[in-house]
Amino acid sequence: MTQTTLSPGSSPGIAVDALTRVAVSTVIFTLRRHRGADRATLALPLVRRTRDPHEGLWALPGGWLDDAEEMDAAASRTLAETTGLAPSYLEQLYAFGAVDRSPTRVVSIVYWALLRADEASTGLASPIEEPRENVAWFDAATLPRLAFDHNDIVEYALWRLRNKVGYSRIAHGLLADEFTLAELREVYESILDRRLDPANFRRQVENSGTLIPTDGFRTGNHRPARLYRYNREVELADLGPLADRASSSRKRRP
Amino acid sequence: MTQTTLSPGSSPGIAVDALTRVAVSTVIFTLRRHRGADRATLALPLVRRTRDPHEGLWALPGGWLDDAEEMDAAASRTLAETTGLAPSYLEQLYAFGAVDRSPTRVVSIVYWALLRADEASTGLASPIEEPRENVAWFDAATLPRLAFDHNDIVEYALWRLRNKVGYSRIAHGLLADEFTLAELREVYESILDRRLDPANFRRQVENSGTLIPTDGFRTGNHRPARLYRYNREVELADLGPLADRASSSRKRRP
DNA sequence: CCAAAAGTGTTCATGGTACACCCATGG
DNA sequence: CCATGGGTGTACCATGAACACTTTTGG
Repeated sequence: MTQTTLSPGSSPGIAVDALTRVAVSTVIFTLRRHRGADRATLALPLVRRTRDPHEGLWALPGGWLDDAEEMDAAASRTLAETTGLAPSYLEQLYAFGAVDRSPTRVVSIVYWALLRADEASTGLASPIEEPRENVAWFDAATLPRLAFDHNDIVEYALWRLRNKVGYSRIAHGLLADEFTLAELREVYESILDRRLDPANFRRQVENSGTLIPTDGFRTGNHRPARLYRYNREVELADLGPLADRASSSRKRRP
Repeated sequence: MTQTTLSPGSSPGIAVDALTRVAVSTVIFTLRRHRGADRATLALPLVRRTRDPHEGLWALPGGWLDDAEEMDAAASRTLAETTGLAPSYLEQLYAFGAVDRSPTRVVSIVYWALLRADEASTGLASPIEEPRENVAWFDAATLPRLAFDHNDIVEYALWRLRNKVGYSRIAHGLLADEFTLAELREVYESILDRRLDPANFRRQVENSGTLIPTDGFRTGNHRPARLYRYNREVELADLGPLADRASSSRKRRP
């Protein structure tokens, strides 16, 4: 056995048995406030399957990877086609490829994404196009049984989100351009599912150097709260050596 | 455009344009001590390409994903076929799929692995089989130009390794069953590329609860050092909800 | 004026870092 | 006995948690 050369390259001639069905799916979170409730929750859009494997069950938005299509572009495209949404943050989550996760073998490159509060309404129930059939928002914490291994996938995406919110600034991916510290804190509290001390939270985030105070204030029921912007000179998330590729795809926005 | 159903499932009939060449590659690190040098370095095995795309260049060990083969099994298999090595730790790194990374489009599921010092000699230059042509060890810090985007991939694997060594116990994946604290510290110093205070390192790692002191001592030039074993009840790495799958595949060992 | 959220100050525990010091062995 | 690495003790500093307190608005 000395075929030491079948490496990652493509050698025309090996062909058939190396061909695999490759799909791209996206777990896309946004934040939903509930009047009355003391905590906002994470929600994600799902698509109801209308075909054979797991027909009728809800599944992550996604589709097949086109031949000459970048993978993150495929994630954006299939997400737009199925839900009309365009995320503010998109990152590869994991490649799921267990042979028994679908009747015939499918490798799914799964992305996870964040949708800013002001973007969440677009598409899905936009005033222009009528709300889509077979698409609906679900609370991330209380999902029904999903198609394929999609419950596991969402679980993993939630775990990744909770982890990453600790050491990077992705929380901003869920907020509009300007926000109060209370709103930012609400994001953290939702993701981590626990209360944070307002005083300590303020200092920590102020000292991180990622916030720029504006002149504006959010006026409401009580003392007005200063509005902040996100300092774009600091990277949103630490992607390591992959940052170039990822951020270039992130800059593309509708 | 209402094909909202082409999700991750496999719908026999869509077929051809969803088929993609899928390869599996592995970045596998081990530690090399150099007599004279004050620091050990990370090394990885590469395979020289003997075929068309990038013929003559060195590349990561890997191969095509078989139809009914789990992805991590494919990583183990192709690694064994090309280098004869069997890692003590294996984890998915990233899926690389840029359309221009190879003459024809290839999606590479890349794994990264750690080889214990006592395993590194096996296979590659084992006394049983003669040392393999077209396989060689390289210092991870000073690689030549590799085939495809493999330089980027190694860079990313190094970044992940450096990160992960901070919050998990993967460093043990580079050591034999029993080791001294100095040896463990050497691993950390090599990965992080900086000196660590022996006294503080001892306390930190002792308080982490991951080490079990044995009765043995490593006798050498100076005061004998106690040997420790790794506490297998603590997970080697925090993989989140994927831990089950990953650890079950990790338990398979030659 | 009062409730409630914005924002400030202070204290305490914890964990990392720096470094002085003693212990045990081979040569 | 001495150089060298194994191993212990301790002081210091940064960070985060807990919480008392002041400020500013709407009603």
